[in-house]
Formats: sequence, structure tokens, C-alpha cells
Amino acid sequence: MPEFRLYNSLTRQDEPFAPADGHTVRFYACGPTVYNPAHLGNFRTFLFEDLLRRVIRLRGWDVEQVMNLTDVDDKIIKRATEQGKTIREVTDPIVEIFHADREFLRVQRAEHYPRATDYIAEMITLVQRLEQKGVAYKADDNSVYFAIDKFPTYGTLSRLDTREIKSGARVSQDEYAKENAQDFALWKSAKAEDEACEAAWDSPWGRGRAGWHLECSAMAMAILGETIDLHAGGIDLMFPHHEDEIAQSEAATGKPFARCWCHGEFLLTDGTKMAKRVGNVATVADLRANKVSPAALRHFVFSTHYRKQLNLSGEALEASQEAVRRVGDFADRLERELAGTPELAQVAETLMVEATAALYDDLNAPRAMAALFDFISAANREFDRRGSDKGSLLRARDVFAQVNAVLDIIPERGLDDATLAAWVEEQLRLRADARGRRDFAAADEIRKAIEAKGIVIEDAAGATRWKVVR
RNA sequence: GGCGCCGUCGCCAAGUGGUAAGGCAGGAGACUGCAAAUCUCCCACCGUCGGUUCGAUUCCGACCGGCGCCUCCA
Repeated sequence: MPEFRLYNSLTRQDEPFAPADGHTVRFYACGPTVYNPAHLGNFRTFLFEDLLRRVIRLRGWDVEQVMNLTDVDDKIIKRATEQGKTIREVTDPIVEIFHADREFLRVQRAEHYPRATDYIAEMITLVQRLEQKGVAYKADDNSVYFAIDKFPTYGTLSRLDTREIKSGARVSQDEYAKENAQDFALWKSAKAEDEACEAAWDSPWGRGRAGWHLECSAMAMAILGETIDLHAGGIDLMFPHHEDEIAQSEAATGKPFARCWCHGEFLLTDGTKMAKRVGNVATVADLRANKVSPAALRHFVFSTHYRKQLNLSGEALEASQEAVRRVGDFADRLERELAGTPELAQVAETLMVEATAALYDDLNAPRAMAALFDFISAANREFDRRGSDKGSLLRARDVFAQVNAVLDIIPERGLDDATLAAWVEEQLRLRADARGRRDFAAADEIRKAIEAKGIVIEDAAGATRWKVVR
């Protein structure tokens, strides 16, 4: 079995990866802040994490994955205040949308989706541990901060020299309570609006709420343990979020927080980062409105390596839509065929070897997909030769299923509409009659009528097949 | 100012020190009544300029162009 390798942001190198216990990968992925439906940029990261999860399972390991839901932060409080709601009333519907979108894009369910507000006690305990270690201090504003100069290795992940953060960087001017501009909040004292929307809790430092960075450390350690195998997220989280997670966690436990860090690159639109502030976001709702299939989006995302920026365009999406159509047609054929040639088994082995080699090589999905398309061509060729080897067919099905269990890019079938189906079958009977009479004009008329309903027909040797294409 | 990434066929995109995967689009055939699907064949010398090397798209340097992080952020 080929070695499973991942690029570790911590060492900036490809490294062999295996779970510490040799069995279960303890995996933490930073999740969404639930004040707005996640956009496709967010989902690119979740798709990359889905790929990672599925490849880990292909490799034979179990996964215990945590994805947090940040359900208390400035933006949520702002929205709650504007709408006169509690933060829970703001976040609950968004959490539902997140899961619906997630399912739509076939992102597998993680084992845990902890909400930050359900782990306040763990966060308070963590802050207390940090106070005991002397790396946290309470400021005049009743907030608690982490003193980064008490944590000498601060900056290791992002390689940002704190002394160099100057000209281009904007440092918030209003947080004067901090001893050092780089210190970050562990616990924020409550303001009136926080109380109004139920975003404040009791603590040893008075009413307040946990800082954003703290939740990930607290929940990761509470659910997965003090040293986890894998921590993933978008590249933008590397600094300061992940840097701060490392500082908090390791200062408290004295142990490494995550053995391997993985960061996914951005999705761009029109050449710039997809972000609400830029106003170029696209969502799963847009995808649905434009009838882009989830399989096509997955193909599109996986056609570029996860550590490379990817530009979203209608053209690229259409190419993926078409590519995935081919995969779907082949999947149908694989089901339909009764046997293959002996060579088909060999072709399947090649796919298995090449796809796993690519996937285990730092999740090289583009290469795995190339292997898949090579396989589809070769297998089609073998089927055209009309063999009678049952075993090779079964092997081809098995390997195709294994690769697709990772990529999951077979487009969904058209909606089951019994009335429409009956109508199509009736039309096809009429058409068959017309063709039998060699009345091709009439046959073509019928085909046109069927195609007008978004259905394409294929005259095969025995019968005529049809499928919904839109 | 600091840190980092990228520039490969019309579009998307892998990859390697010894003359470039795959997808989409396109062209020519086969099959078909015609289509559709499928098959066959065709379709790039890797941003520019230097350097290292027997040999570089692949290493080094400079330059040009694009993007990101350093602030909430997937």
C-alpha cells in the first residue's frame, strides 16, 4: 500500500501521515460562523475537508471529525441586535441551511458539530488554566487576554515575525486595554447589547463571552483530546486564528496541539477572493437556481489541487457539468453491461493503483480524476469489444465504486416523475412504430417533442434509452 | 514594508532534469435512417531574460503579470 502523505503547514513539507493510535484519525475542521448561509468559498474548504475525510477512510482508517459551529460573535450579535432577536434565534435557521447545503454538495456528515455556546464551561476552564500558567491576564476592561510574549514560539505556524507586522497591517486602535497590540482576547467582557441578545455568561471575570479563537481549542480538546492528529481550515485562518489556537492549547497543556495542519486555498471569483465584503459571493442557492449539479461542483473543485487558488467561472462550471455527464453515462453502462473482456480487469487495476497513488500523494484529486477518465475510455473500449468475462465486470464495478466513494461525482438521476415517465414511454412506442414504417419524419417529430421536455434519447441495439438532462 | 502562492493547449488543469496527464471546446472519420451515446485519429514545446547542466517547462537569479495573508474571514 502506498504511503499516505500530506503537506503539513507547520513544517511546510510533505510528510507521511498516520493517526497516532494507528487506527482513528482525530480530525478538527474549522466550521462556519452561522450568521449567513455559507458561500461557495466556504464550501470549497469544506469540500477539501470532505475529500480528506474520504481519502482517510479509503486508506482504511476511521475518522472522528469535529466541525465547530461558531454561534456567537460580533456579527451575530450585531444581527441579533438589529432584528431584536436572541443570538440563538439568529443562528438556528442558519445552522439548518448549512446542513441542507452540506448535504446537497454531498459533504459527509462529521461525527460532531459542537456549537460554541454549548462549551462555555470548557472555555472558562481553559482560560483559568492559562491564568494559572501565567500567560493570561485580566485587563482594566474586565476582559482576559493572552500574552503572546509569554509564549516564545508564537508565530511558528504562520512564520510571521510579530515585530515585522507594521506598515500594511492595520492594528485595531480601540483595544487599548491590551498590554500588547498582538495579544488576543480569551474572554470578552459583556456589553449591554450582548446581554440583550443573550450573548453573555457568568465567569470568574464577570459577565462576558469567550473569544473566537478559544472555542476551537476548547472544543477540540474536549472532544478529541489534548493532541489531535489533524487540524484543517482555510488558508486565511492560519493567522491569527490557528496561531492563537496553538498558543492557547499548548500553553495550557504543554503538549503539541495538532500533529498536522492542513490549509486549503481560496476560491476566487473574477480573479479576487470570494468574500462578502467584495460582493462577489455565490451560494448553493445560486447553484440550484442555475441547475448546476452538485456532482459538477465537486468535479470543478477537485479539478484543482486544494492548495492552489481556483477561479469560479460559468465556463468552467459548464465544462464540469459536461465532464460529469460522461461519468454518469458510464456509470449507467457499468450497470447495464452483463460482462466484459478479460482485459477489463486489468484496466480496473490500473485505475485502482493510479487513483490511490494520486489521492495518497497529498490529495492529488486532479490526477485521480485523470486516472478515472482514462479508465472510462479504456473500459468503454473493452465493452465495445463484447467480452463474456463476468469477473472482470464485477472488478470494474468494484473499483469504480471505490474511486467514486471518494470523489462522488456521478450526477443525480432526473427526478422520478411517474407521469412524465409514462408519457415518455408512450411516445417512444409511437416513435418505434413510426421507425418501423420507416416514417422518419414522424419519428423525428416525436423525438423533438421529447427533447423539448429536457429528455435525451439514445437508440441502442435493442431498445431506446432515455434520460432527463435538465 | 514583511510573509507566501501562482503564470503550462481557445478555456479549466496535472506533472517531470532528458523533449508535456486529464476534462471542456474544436476538426476529421466509424457506427446510426438521422441523431444521441460510444470508438478511432488530429489539436501545446510549458510568462520574459539570464545562469547552472551534456541536457530545463522542471533548479537558481532578475524582471513582467496575477492572487493571498499580515484586520473579521473558508
